Amino acid sequence: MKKNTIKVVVVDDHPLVIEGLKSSMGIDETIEVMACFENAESLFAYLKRKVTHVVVLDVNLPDINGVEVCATLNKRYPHIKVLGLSTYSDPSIIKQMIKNGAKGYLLKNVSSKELGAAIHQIHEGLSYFSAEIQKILADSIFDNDHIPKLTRREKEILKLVAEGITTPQIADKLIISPLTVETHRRNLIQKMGVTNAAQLVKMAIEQRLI
Amino acid sequence: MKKNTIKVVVVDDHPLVIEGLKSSMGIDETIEVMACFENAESLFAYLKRKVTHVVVLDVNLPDINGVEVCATLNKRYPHIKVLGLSTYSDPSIIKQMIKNGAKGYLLKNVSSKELGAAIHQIHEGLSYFSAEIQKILADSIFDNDHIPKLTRREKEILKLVAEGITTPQIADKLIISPLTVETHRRNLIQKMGVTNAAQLVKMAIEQRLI
DNA sequence: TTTTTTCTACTAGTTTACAGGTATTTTCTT
DNA sequence: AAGAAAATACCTGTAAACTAGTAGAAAAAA
Repeated sequence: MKKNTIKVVVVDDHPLVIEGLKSSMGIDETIEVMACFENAESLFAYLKRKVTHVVVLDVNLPDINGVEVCATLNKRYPHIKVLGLSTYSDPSIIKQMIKNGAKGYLLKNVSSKELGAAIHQIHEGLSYFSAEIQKILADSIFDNDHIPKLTRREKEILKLVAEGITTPQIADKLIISPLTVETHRRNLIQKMGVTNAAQLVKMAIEQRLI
Repeated sequence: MKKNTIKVVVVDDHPLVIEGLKSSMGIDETIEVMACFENAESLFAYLKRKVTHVVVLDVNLPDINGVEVCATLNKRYPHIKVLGLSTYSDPSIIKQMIKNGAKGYLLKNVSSKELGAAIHQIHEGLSYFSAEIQKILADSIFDNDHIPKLTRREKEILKLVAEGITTPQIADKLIISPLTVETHRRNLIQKMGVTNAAQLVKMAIEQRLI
Protein backbone atom coordinates (compact mmCIF):
# COMPACT_ATOMS: atom_id res chain seq x y z
CA MET A 1 0.00 0.00 0.00
CA LYS A 2 1.29 3.39 -0.99
CA LYS A 3 1.63 6.21 1.48
CA ASN A 4 0.23 9.71 1.26
CA THR A 5 -2.33 8.77 -1.33
CA ILE A 6 -5.95 9.87 -1.34
CA LYS A 7 -7.87 6.76 -0.39
CA VAL A 8 -11.06 6.63 -2.40
CA VAL A 9 -13.97 4.20 -2.30
CA VAL A 10 -16.64 4.07 -4.97
CA VAL A 11 -20.31 3.26 -4.55
CA ASP A 12 -22.10 2.63 -7.83
CA ASP A 13 -24.40 -0.10 -9.05
CA HIS A 14 -22.93 -0.03 -12.56
CA PRO A 15 -19.90 -2.32 -12.93
CA LEU A 16 -18.94 -0.48 -16.07
CA VAL A 17 -18.75 2.84 -14.27
CA ILE A 18 -16.73 1.28 -11.45
CA GLU A 19 -14.38 -0.20 -13.99
CA GLY A 20 -14.12 3.16 -15.71
CA LEU A 21 -13.35 4.94 -12.48
CA LYS A 22 -10.68 2.45 -11.49
CA SER A 23 -9.14 2.62 -14.92
CA SER A 24 -9.24 6.43 -15.02
CA MET A 25 -7.77 6.88 -11.58
CA GLY A 26 -5.07 4.33 -12.25
CA ILE A 27 -3.12 7.01 -14.04
CA ASP A 28 -3.06 9.36 -11.06
CA GLU A 29 -0.65 7.90 -8.55
CA THR A 30 -1.85 10.19 -5.77
CA ILE A 31 -5.33 8.70 -5.92
CA GLU A 32 -5.91 5.15 -4.84
CA VAL A 33 -9.24 3.43 -5.43
CA MET A 34 -9.34 1.14 -2.43
CA ALA A 35 -12.67 -0.54 -2.93
CA CYS A 36 -15.89 -0.47 -4.89
CA PHE A 37 -19.38 -1.32 -3.73
CA GLU A 38 -22.68 -1.80 -5.44
CA ASN A 39 -24.74 -1.08 -2.35
CA ALA A 40 -24.61 0.98 0.82
CA GLU A 41 -24.50 -1.91 3.28
CA SER A 42 -21.12 -3.24 2.18
CA LEU A 43 -19.78 0.32 2.12
CA PHE A 44 -20.50 0.85 5.80
CA ALA A 45 -19.07 -2.55 6.66
CA TYR A 46 -15.88 -1.53 4.90
CA LEU A 47 -15.64 1.92 6.52
CA LYS A 48 -15.65 0.33 9.98
CA ARG A 49 -12.38 -1.36 9.21
CA LYS A 50 -10.51 0.92 6.86
CA VAL A 51 -9.31 4.48 6.63
CA THR A 52 -11.00 6.36 3.83
CA HIS A 53 -10.68 9.92 2.60
CA VAL A 54 -13.18 10.28 -0.19
CA VAL A 55 -16.38 8.43 -1.07
CA VAL A 56 -17.56 8.75 -4.65
CA LEU A 57 -21.26 8.13 -4.30
CA ASP A 58 -23.76 7.42 -7.06
CA VAL A 59 -27.05 8.96 -6.00
CA ASN A 60 -29.23 6.69 -8.10
CA LEU A 61 -28.67 3.49 -6.17
CA PRO A 62 -31.25 0.76 -6.66
CA ASP A 63 -31.81 -0.33 -3.07
CA ILE A 64 -31.18 2.69 -0.87
CA ASN A 65 -31.60 6.40 -1.39
CA GLY A 66 -28.25 8.02 -2.16
CA VAL A 67 -29.20 11.15 -0.26
CA GLU A 68 -29.76 9.15 2.90
CA VAL A 69 -26.45 7.36 2.49
CA CYS A 70 -24.81 10.75 2.25
CA ALA A 71 -26.53 11.92 5.43
CA THR A 72 -25.44 8.82 7.33
CA LEU A 73 -21.89 9.15 6.06
CA ASN A 74 -21.74 12.75 7.14
CA LYS A 75 -23.04 11.90 10.59
CA ARG A 76 -20.88 8.86 11.29
CA TYR A 77 -17.73 9.91 9.44
CA PRO A 78 -17.69 13.71 9.20
CA HIS A 79 -14.06 13.69 8.08
CA ILE A 80 -14.87 11.65 4.96
CA LYS A 81 -15.57 13.82 1.94
CA VAL A 82 -18.49 12.76 -0.23
CA LEU A 83 -18.44 13.38 -3.97
CA GLY A 84 -21.91 12.95 -5.46
CA LEU A 85 -22.38 11.47 -8.88
CA SER A 86 -25.50 11.00 -10.98
CA THR A 87 -26.64 10.59 -14.54
CA TYR A 88 -29.48 13.04 -14.52
CA SER A 89 -29.73 16.49 -13.16
CA ASP A 90 -32.50 17.04 -10.68
CA PRO A 91 -31.87 20.30 -8.83
CA SER A 92 -33.75 19.19 -5.73
CA ILE A 93 -31.61 16.05 -5.37
CA ILE A 94 -28.42 18.07 -5.72
CA LYS A 95 -29.63 20.54 -3.12
CA GLN A 96 -30.47 17.73 -0.72
CA MET A 97 -27.02 16.24 -1.22
CA ILE A 98 -25.35 19.54 -0.41
CA LYS A 99 -27.62 19.92 2.60
CA ASN A 100 -26.52 16.47 3.75
CA GLY A 101 -22.87 17.35 3.58
CA ALA A 102 -21.74 16.39 0.11
CA LYS A 103 -18.58 18.27 -0.70
CA GLY A 104 -18.90 18.02 -4.44
CA TYR A 105 -21.21 16.95 -7.19
CA LEU A 106 -20.67 15.80 -10.77
CA LEU A 107 -22.71 14.43 -13.62
CA LYS A 108 -21.66 11.11 -15.06
CA ASN A 109 -20.69 12.68 -18.33
CA VAL A 110 -17.64 13.98 -16.52
CA SER A 111 -14.18 13.43 -17.97
CA SER A 112 -11.52 11.44 -16.11
CA LYS A 113 -9.49 14.58 -15.79
CA GLU A 114 -12.24 16.57 -14.13
CA LEU A 115 -13.07 13.68 -11.83
CA GLY A 116 -9.48 13.53 -10.66
CA ALA A 117 -9.40 17.27 -10.13
CA ALA A 118 -12.64 17.10 -8.15
CA ILE A 119 -11.31 14.36 -5.86
CA HIS A 120 -8.14 16.34 -5.20
CA GLN A 121 -10.04 19.51 -4.52
CA ILE A 122 -12.55 18.10 -2.07
CA HIS A 123 -9.78 16.18 -0.32
CA GLU A 124 -8.11 19.51 0.32
CA GLY A 125 -11.22 20.68 2.09
CA LEU A 126 -12.64 22.69 -0.75
CA SER A 127 -15.87 21.96 -2.56
CA TYR A 128 -16.22 21.04 -6.18
CA PHE A 129 -19.23 21.47 -8.41
CA SER A 130 -18.90 21.08 -12.15
CA ALA A 131 -19.91 23.91 -14.44
CA GLU A 132 -23.02 21.97 -15.43
CA ILE A 133 -24.10 21.48 -11.83
CA GLN A 134 -23.51 25.14 -11.08
CA LYS A 135 -25.68 26.08 -14.02
CA ILE A 136 -28.43 23.72 -12.92
CA LEU A 137 -28.39 25.17 -9.43
CA ALA A 138 -28.35 28.71 -10.75
CA ASP A 139 -31.31 27.99 -13.04
CA SER A 140 -33.25 26.35 -10.25
CA ILE A 141 -32.94 29.48 -8.15
CA PHE A 142 -34.32 31.45 -11.05
CA ASP A 143 -37.12 28.95 -11.56
CA ASN A 144 -38.10 29.05 -7.92
CA ASP A 145 -39.16 32.64 -8.42
CA HIS A 146 -41.71 31.41 -10.90
CA ILE A 147 -43.04 28.61 -8.75
CA PRO A 148 -46.65 28.40 -9.72
CA LYS A 149 -48.41 27.52 -6.50
CA LEU A 150 -51.45 25.54 -7.51
CA THR A 151 -54.30 24.91 -5.18
CA ARG A 152 -55.64 21.43 -4.46
CA ARG A 153 -58.61 21.94 -6.74
CA GLU A 154 -56.46 23.32 -9.52
CA LYS A 155 -54.17 20.31 -9.43
CA GLU A 156 -57.19 18.05 -9.52
CA ILE A 157 -58.59 19.79 -12.56
CA LEU A 158 -55.18 19.94 -14.20
CA LYS A 159 -54.91 16.17 -14.09
CA LEU A 160 -58.34 15.74 -15.61
CA VAL A 161 -57.55 18.25 -18.36
CA ALA A 162 -54.41 16.26 -19.18
CA GLU A 163 -56.53 13.16 -19.53
CA GLY A 164 -58.49 14.81 -22.28
CA ILE A 165 -61.63 15.32 -20.23
CA THR A 166 -63.63 18.36 -21.31
CA THR A 167 -64.94 21.13 -19.12
CA PRO A 168 -68.56 19.87 -19.02
CA GLN A 169 -67.32 16.37 -18.16
CA ILE A 170 -65.06 17.67 -15.40
CA ALA A 171 -67.94 19.70 -14.00
CA ASP A 172 -70.08 16.61 -14.04
CA LYS A 173 -67.40 14.54 -12.36
CA LEU A 174 -66.67 17.01 -9.58
CA ILE A 175 -70.33 18.01 -9.28
CA ILE A 176 -69.65 21.70 -9.79
CA SER A 177 -70.69 24.18 -12.42
CA PRO A 178 -68.91 24.09 -15.79
CA LEU A 179 -68.44 27.80 -15.29
CA THR A 180 -66.39 27.09 -12.19
CA VAL A 181 -64.25 24.63 -14.06
CA GLU A 182 -63.67 27.26 -16.70
CA THR A 183 -62.51 29.65 -14.03
CA HIS A 184 -60.06 27.10 -12.70
CA ARG A 185 -58.78 26.45 -16.22
CA ARG A 186 -58.28 30.15 -16.74
CA ASN A 187 -56.41 30.47 -13.46
CA LEU A 188 -54.24 27.47 -14.33
CA ILE A 189 -53.35 28.96 -17.69
CA GLN A 190 -52.56 32.32 -16.10
CA LYS A 191 -50.52 30.87 -13.25
CA MET A 192 -48.45 28.65 -15.49
CA GLY A 193 -47.90 31.43 -17.99
CA VAL A 194 -49.19 29.52 -20.98
CA THR A 195 -51.77 30.15 -23.65
CA ASN A 196 -53.85 27.00 -23.85
CA ALA A 197 -54.49 23.54 -22.45
CA ALA A 198 -51.98 21.77 -24.69
CA GLN A 199 -49.11 23.94 -23.48
CA LEU A 200 -50.46 23.75 -19.95
CA VAL A 201 -50.16 19.96 -19.98
CA LYS A 202 -46.65 20.15 -21.39
CA MET A 203 -45.56 22.58 -18.70
CA ALA A 204 -47.27 20.57 -15.98
CA ILE A 205 -45.40 17.44 -16.98
CA GLU A 206 -42.13 19.34 -17.21
CA GLN A 207 -42.67 20.74 -13.73
CA ARG A 208 -43.61 17.28 -12.49
CA LEU A 209 -47.04 18.46 -11.42
CA ILE A 210 -48.78 15.53 -13.04
CA MET B 1 -3.91 -4.74 -35.45
CA LYS B 2 -4.93 -8.24 -34.47
CA LYS B 3 -6.70 -10.56 -36.85
CA ASN B 4 -10.01 -12.34 -36.40
CA THR B 5 -11.11 -10.10 -33.58
CA ILE B 6 -14.57 -8.69 -33.13
CA LYS B 7 -14.20 -5.03 -33.94
CA VAL B 8 -16.36 -2.99 -31.60
CA VAL B 9 -17.07 0.70 -31.47
CA VAL B 10 -18.76 2.37 -28.54
CA VAL B 11 -21.12 5.34 -28.56
CA ASP B 12 -21.75 6.80 -25.13
CA ASP B 13 -21.63 10.30 -23.74
CA HIS B 14 -20.15 9.15 -20.45
CA PRO B 15 -16.35 8.99 -20.53
CA LEU B 16 -16.41 6.81 -17.42
CA VAL B 17 -18.57 4.19 -19.11
CA ILE B 18 -16.36 4.27 -22.19
CA GLU B 19 -13.34 3.80 -19.99
CA GLY B 20 -15.06 0.97 -18.17
CA LEU B 21 -15.96 -0.76 -21.41
CA LYS B 22 -12.45 -0.46 -22.78
CA SER B 23 -10.99 -1.72 -19.54
CA SER B 24 -13.46 -4.60 -19.29
CA MET B 25 -13.01 -5.72 -22.85
CA GLY B 26 -9.27 -5.47 -22.59
CA ILE B 27 -9.27 -8.87 -20.92
CA ASP B 28 -11.02 -10.59 -23.80
CA GLU B 29 -8.52 -10.85 -26.62
CA THR B 30 -11.16 -11.73 -29.18
CA ILE B 31 -12.88 -8.38 -28.69
CA GLU B 32 -11.20 -5.22 -29.81
CA VAL B 33 -12.64 -1.82 -28.90
CA MET B 34 -11.59 0.15 -31.95
CA ALA B 35 -13.02 3.54 -31.14
CA CYS B 36 -15.35 5.42 -28.83
CA PHE B 37 -17.60 8.33 -29.63
CA GLU B 38 -19.66 10.71 -27.59
CA ASN B 39 -22.02 11.61 -30.39
CA ALA B 40 -23.54 10.08 -33.49
CA GLU B 41 -21.91 12.37 -36.01
CA SER B 42 -18.38 11.21 -35.32
CA LEU B 43 -19.57 7.60 -35.30
CA PHE B 44 -20.84 7.85 -38.87
CA ALA B 45 -17.70 9.62 -39.96
CA TYR B 46 -15.70 6.71 -38.56
CA LEU B 47 -17.86 3.99 -40.09
CA LYS B 48 -17.26 5.41 -43.55
CA ARG B 49 -13.57 4.61 -43.23
CA LYS B 50 -13.32 1.54 -41.01
CA VAL B 51 -14.62 -2.01 -40.84
CA THR B 52 -16.81 -2.54 -37.80
CA HIS B 53 -18.66 -5.57 -36.52
CA VAL B 54 -20.52 -4.39 -33.46
CA VAL B 55 -21.72 -0.99 -32.29
CA VAL B 56 -22.45 -0.65 -28.60
CA LEU B 57 -24.95 2.18 -28.57
CA ASP B 58 -26.12 4.16 -25.57
CA VAL B 59 -29.73 5.10 -26.21
CA ASN B 60 -29.77 8.16 -23.99
CA LEU B 61 -27.51 10.36 -26.05
CA PRO B 62 -27.73 14.06 -25.34
CA ASP B 63 -27.86 15.46 -28.84
CA ILE B 64 -29.50 12.84 -31.02
CA ASN B 65 -32.12 10.19 -30.40
CA GLY B 66 -30.49 6.79 -29.96
CA VAL B 67 -33.39 5.04 -31.65
CA GLU B 68 -32.89 7.12 -34.76
CA VAL B 69 -29.18 6.42 -34.77
CA CYS B 70 -30.01 2.72 -34.61
CA ALA B 71 -32.38 3.05 -37.55
CA THR B 72 -29.79 4.88 -39.62
CA LEU B 73 -27.15 2.31 -38.74
CA ASN B 74 -29.41 -0.53 -39.74
CA LYS B 75 -30.23 1.14 -43.00
CA ARG B 76 -26.74 2.17 -44.05
CA TYR B 77 -24.81 -0.72 -42.53
CA PRO B 78 -27.14 -3.73 -42.20
CA HIS B 79 -24.21 -6.05 -41.50
CA ILE B 80 -23.22 -4.14 -38.35
CA LYS B 81 -24.81 -5.53 -35.20
CA VAL B 82 -26.16 -2.99 -32.77
CA LEU B 83 -26.11 -3.66 -29.04
CA GLY B 84 -28.37 -1.21 -27.21
CA LEU B 85 -27.43 0.06 -23.79
CA SER B 86 -29.31 2.28 -21.40
CA THR B 87 -29.56 3.15 -17.73
CA TYR B 88 -33.28 3.00 -17.39
CA SER B 89 -35.78 0.55 -18.67
CA ASP B 90 -38.48 1.96 -20.85
CA PRO B 91 -40.30 -0.83 -22.70
CA SER B 92 -41.35 1.39 -25.61
CA ILE B 93 -37.77 2.49 -26.22
CA ILE B 94 -36.52 -1.09 -26.15
CA LYS B 95 -39.25 -2.14 -28.56
CA GLN B 96 -38.40 0.71 -30.89
CA MET B 97 -34.75 -0.32 -30.80
CA ILE B 98 -35.61 -3.90 -31.70
CA LYS B 99 -37.90 -2.67 -34.44
CA ASN B 100 -35.03 -0.58 -35.78
CA GLY B 101 -32.75 -3.57 -35.99
CA ALA B 102 -30.95 -3.71 -32.66
CA LYS B 103 -29.63 -7.23 -32.14
CA GLY B 104 -29.32 -7.00 -28.40
CA TYR B 105 -30.13 -4.84 -25.42
CA LEU B 106 -28.63 -4.46 -21.97
CA LEU B 107 -29.04 -2.24 -18.97
CA LYS B 108 -25.99 -0.38 -17.74
CA ASN B 109 -25.87 -2.36 -14.53
CA VAL B 110 -24.52 -5.20 -16.65
CA SER B 111 -21.36 -7.03 -15.61
CA SER B 112 -18.27 -7.06 -17.80
CA LYS B 113 -18.72 -10.78 -18.25
CA GLU B 114 -22.26 -10.52 -19.52
CA LEU B 115 -21.34 -7.64 -21.80
CA GLY B 116 -18.60 -9.74 -23.37
CA ALA B 117 -20.97 -12.66 -23.78
CA ALA B 118 -23.56 -10.40 -25.40
CA ILE B 119 -21.05 -9.01 -27.90
CA HIS B 120 -19.93 -12.50 -28.84
CA GLN B 121 -23.46 -13.74 -29.22
CA ILE B 122 -24.77 -10.95 -31.42
CA HIS B 123 -21.62 -11.12 -33.52
CA GLU B 124 -22.48 -14.72 -34.25
CA GLY B 125 -25.78 -13.60 -35.66
CA LEU B 126 -27.86 -14.38 -32.61
CA SER B 127 -29.67 -11.86 -30.48
CA TYR B 128 -28.99 -11.11 -26.85
CA PHE B 129 -31.33 -9.65 -24.30
CA SER B 130 -30.45 -9.72 -20.65
CA ALA B 131 -32.79 -11.38 -18.18
CA GLU B 132 -33.88 -7.96 -16.93
CA ILE B 133 -34.75 -6.77 -20.41
CA GLN B 134 -36.65 -9.95 -21.16
CA LYS B 135 -38.68 -9.43 -18.02
CA ILE B 136 -39.42 -5.83 -18.93
CA LEU B 137 -40.56 -6.85 -22.38
CA ALA B 138 -42.66 -9.68 -21.01
CA ASP B 139 -44.37 -7.33 -18.57
CA SER B 140 -45.06 -4.77 -21.24
CA ILE B 141 -46.99 -7.24 -23.36
CA PHE B 142 -49.93 -6.83 -21.04
CA ASP B 143 -50.23 -3.10 -21.41
CA ASN B 144 -50.20 -2.97 -25.16
CA ASP B 145 -48.91 0.41 -26.12
CA HIS B 146 -49.53 0.77 -29.81
CA ILE B 147 -46.94 3.17 -31.04
CA PRO B 148 -48.54 4.92 -33.97
CA LYS B 149 -46.39 5.87 -36.89
CA LEU B 150 -46.39 9.64 -37.28
CA THR B 151 -45.24 11.33 -40.43
CA ARG B 152 -42.57 13.99 -40.48
CA ARG B 153 -45.10 16.76 -40.85
CA GLU B 154 -47.28 15.36 -38.11
CA LYS B 155 -44.38 15.30 -35.68
CA GLU B 156 -43.56 18.86 -36.63
CA ILE B 157 -47.09 20.03 -35.98
CA LEU B 158 -47.31 17.97 -32.80
CA LYS B 159 -44.35 19.86 -31.36
CA LEU B 160 -45.87 23.20 -32.23
CA VAL B 161 -49.22 22.20 -30.71
CA ALA B 162 -47.42 21.26 -27.49
CA GLU B 163 -45.88 24.72 -27.44
CA GLY B 164 -49.31 26.22 -27.28
CA ILE B 165 -49.28 27.54 -30.82
CA THR B 166 -52.74 27.72 -32.38
CA THR B 167 -53.78 26.38 -35.74
CA PRO B 168 -53.74 29.76 -37.53
CA GLN B 169 -50.30 30.49 -36.09
CA ILE B 170 -48.96 27.11 -37.13
CA ALA B 171 -50.34 27.62 -40.61
CA ASP B 172 -48.63 30.97 -40.73
CA LYS B 173 -45.37 29.53 -39.52
CA LEU B 174 -45.28 26.62 -41.94
CA ILE B 175 -46.78 28.68 -44.74
CA ILE B 176 -49.63 26.27 -45.35
CA SER B 177 -53.37 26.60 -45.08
CA PRO B 178 -54.94 26.51 -41.60
CA LEU B 179 -57.26 23.89 -43.02
CA THR B 180 -54.29 21.66 -43.71
CA VAL B 181 -53.07 22.12 -40.17
CA GLU B 182 -56.51 21.14 -38.92
CA THR B 183 -56.32 17.97 -40.98
CA HIS B 184 -52.96 17.11 -39.48
CA ARG B 185 -54.29 17.77 -35.99
CA ARG B 186 -57.24 15.53 -36.64
CA ASN B 187 -55.00 12.74 -37.92
CA LEU B 188 -52.73 13.12 -34.90
CA ILE B 189 -55.67 12.83 -32.52
CA GLN B 190 -57.00 9.80 -34.39
CA LYS B 191 -53.65 8.05 -34.62
CA MET B 192 -52.84 8.55 -30.97
CA GLY B 193 -56.30 7.50 -29.90
CA VAL B 194 -57.02 10.60 -27.88
CA THR B 195 -59.82 13.13 -27.77
CA ASN B 196 -58.14 16.52 -27.76
CA ALA B 197 -54.88 18.43 -27.89
CA ALA B 198 -54.26 18.34 -24.14
CA GLN B 199 -54.38 14.56 -24.03
CA LEU B 200 -52.43 14.42 -27.25
CA VAL B 201 -49.56 16.33 -25.68
CA LYS B 202 -49.61 14.12 -22.61
CA MET B 203 -49.49 10.97 -24.70
CA ALA B 204 -46.79 12.38 -26.94
CA ILE B 205 -44.58 13.12 -23.96
CA GLU B 206 -45.26 9.70 -22.46
CA GLN B 207 -44.30 8.06 -25.73
CA ARG B 208 -41.22 10.26 -25.99
CA LEU B 209 -42.40 11.75 -29.26
CA ILE B 210 -41.65 15.30 -28.15
C1' DT C 1 -61.94 36.97 15.16
C1' DT C 2 -60.48 39.18 11.27
C1' DT C 3 -58.12 38.61 7.06
C1' DT C 4 -56.82 36.07 3.19
C1' DT C 5 -57.17 32.49 0.17
C1' DT C 6 -59.73 29.28 -2.28
C1' DC C 7 -63.72 27.64 -4.35
C1' DT C 8 -67.58 28.71 -6.24
C1' DA C 9 -70.60 30.94 -10.06
C1' DC C 10 -72.06 34.22 -13.24
C1' DT C 11 -72.42 37.26 -18.05
C1' DA C 12 -71.04 37.98 -22.66
C1' DG C 13 -68.46 37.68 -26.57
C1' DT C 14 -64.56 35.76 -29.58
C1' DT C 15 -61.68 32.34 -31.11
C1' DT C 16 -60.20 27.83 -31.66
C1' DA C 17 -60.85 23.03 -31.77
C1' DC C 18 -63.05 18.94 -33.24
C1' DA C 19 -66.05 15.74 -36.23
C1' DG C 20 -66.99 14.04 -40.75
C1' DG C 21 -66.52 14.18 -44.97
C1' DT C 22 -63.93 14.75 -49.87
C1' DA C 23 -60.27 15.63 -53.07
C1' DT C 24 -55.99 17.21 -55.49
C1' DT C 25 -51.13 17.30 -55.74
C1' DT C 26 -46.69 15.99 -54.35
C1' DT C 27 -43.39 12.72 -52.88
C1' DC C 28 -41.75 8.51 -51.90
C1' DT C 29 -41.40 3.57 -53.01
C1' DT C 30 -41.46 -0.33 -55.93
C1' DA D 1 -43.72 4.23 -64.86
C1' DA D 2 -47.20 2.71 -61.56
C1' DG D 3 -48.84 2.57 -57.03
C1' DA D 4 -48.75 3.92 -52.25
C1' DA D 5 -48.12 7.21 -48.85
C1' DA D 6 -48.02 11.80 -47.41
C1' DA D 7 -49.04 16.58 -47.71
C1' DT D 8 -52.03 19.74 -49.21
C1' DA D 9 -56.75 21.98 -49.17
C1' DC D 10 -61.67 22.59 -48.87
C1' DC D 11 -66.77 22.46 -46.75
C1' DT D 12 -70.19 22.40 -42.98
C1' DG D 13 -71.39 22.30 -38.67
C1' DT D 14 -71.12 21.89 -33.44
C1' DA D 15 -68.76 21.95 -29.31
C1' DA D 16 -65.38 23.53 -26.60
C1' DA D 17 -61.96 26.68 -25.21
C1' DC D 18 -60.30 31.16 -24.20
C1' DT D 19 -60.73 36.33 -22.86
C1' DA D 20 -62.23 39.59 -19.52
C1' DG D 21 -64.60 40.99 -16.35
C1' DT D 22 -67.34 40.52 -11.39
C1' DA D 23 -68.62 38.56 -7.01
C1' DG D 24 -70.57 35.79 -3.08
C1' DA D 25 -69.63 31.74 0.05
C1' DA D 26 -66.60 28.63 2.24
C1' DA D 27 -62.39 27.33 4.15
C1' DA D 28 -57.92 28.26 5.93
C1' DA D 29 -54.58 31.20 7.99
C1' DA D 30 -53.30 35.19 10.73
